[in-house]
Amino acid sequence: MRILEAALDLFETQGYEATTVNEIAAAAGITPMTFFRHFPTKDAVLVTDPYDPLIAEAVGAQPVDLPPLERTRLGLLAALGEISAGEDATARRRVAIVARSPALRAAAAIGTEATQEAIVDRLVADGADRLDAAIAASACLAATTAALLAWGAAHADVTLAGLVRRALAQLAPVRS
Amino acid sequence: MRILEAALDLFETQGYEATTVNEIAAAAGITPMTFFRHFPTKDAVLVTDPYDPLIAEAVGAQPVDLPPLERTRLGLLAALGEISAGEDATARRRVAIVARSPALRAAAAIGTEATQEAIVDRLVADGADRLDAAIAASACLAATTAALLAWGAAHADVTLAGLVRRALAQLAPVRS
DNA sequence: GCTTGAATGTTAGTCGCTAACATTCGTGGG
DNA sequence: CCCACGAATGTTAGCGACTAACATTCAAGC
Repeated sequence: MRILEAALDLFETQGYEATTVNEIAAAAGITPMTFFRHFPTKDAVLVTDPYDPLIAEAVGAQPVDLPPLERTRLGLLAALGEISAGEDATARRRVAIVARSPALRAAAAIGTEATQEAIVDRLVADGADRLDAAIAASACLAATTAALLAWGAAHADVTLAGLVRRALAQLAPVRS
Repeated sequence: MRILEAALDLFETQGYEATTVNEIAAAAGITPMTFFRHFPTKDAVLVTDPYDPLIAEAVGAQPVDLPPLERTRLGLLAALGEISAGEDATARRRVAIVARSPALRAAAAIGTEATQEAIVDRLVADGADRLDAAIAASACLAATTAALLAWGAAHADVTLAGLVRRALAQLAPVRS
């Protein structure tokens, strides 16, 4: 946790790419080597995705006769309640930092690929075509990610759940 | 072009991360330094996006009273003709390599961010809300990217335009 | 008290990438 | 025809992320 605090502080003051893991290690009172024993990469301090199984399950719980995109969309909305509970203070700090760095957004994109894969596997297990499933999952996750990044840059009174609902509403089959 | 050929060959035989730019340079008969004078980064050999203005213009050409997602969707479909003309032989090789490497997919994701930004700017210029525009553009581009990656892994007789049409059809406002 | 295992440190190295400077070489003007 | 100029290439040195092999500390359990 000392590492995480030190890293967050440094990232916020001088930016992500401008701070080296040597600096982080020094600020945390450890060796650079020790940093990598706790985080496999520099970006792992900010990018973590513990929600994949939860989301995949929520998608699978939607009616099977719906098209993949609609199942994914409703599944994400259903999972939203439990996920946005994890909206602690540091979560927003982390998202804000990620939103500012292309390298970090790329790392996050790789992270959401895992989520996409979980969803796709679930959809395919219920008989969906793999490409159709990938299209549906990636579109929904992209919209959600856009909302997430906007949340990181938004004022404190804006809620993540609201933005995500707005994002997924745009993908609803019949729009006003 | 010697560099590009050498890189493509090495990437295909031993994989992207397993081949160093030293190897590429040696295979092309040059110095590592010279490699970076022609390509700013190692991934620049594979990831290039010259279509941004074309796409943004196509999106802008769609009826202004449609919602952002629909404008983007139709714009991408309209631009598809001219883009898939660039389906030369090496394009597919490149996409296939990108599809296999997480690091390259991440680099490509950053590339499509530029496209997304171009689309968003165009939509915002026509009065759309910035977040709504970002959601629409990222969802459409994610679906398109899914199709592109599938194309890279598909048989030779599968056409890119067909896959993209299928991808964007799933985002149509009223589905069967 | 001794041992075991986990956490940490040390050293050295690879790879992507950059900067400062030297070198070759083909082309056009004197 | 020669020289000067600029473009492309090479050389050296270095930074930063990351890894591997090995040594060290240190706390808990037998």
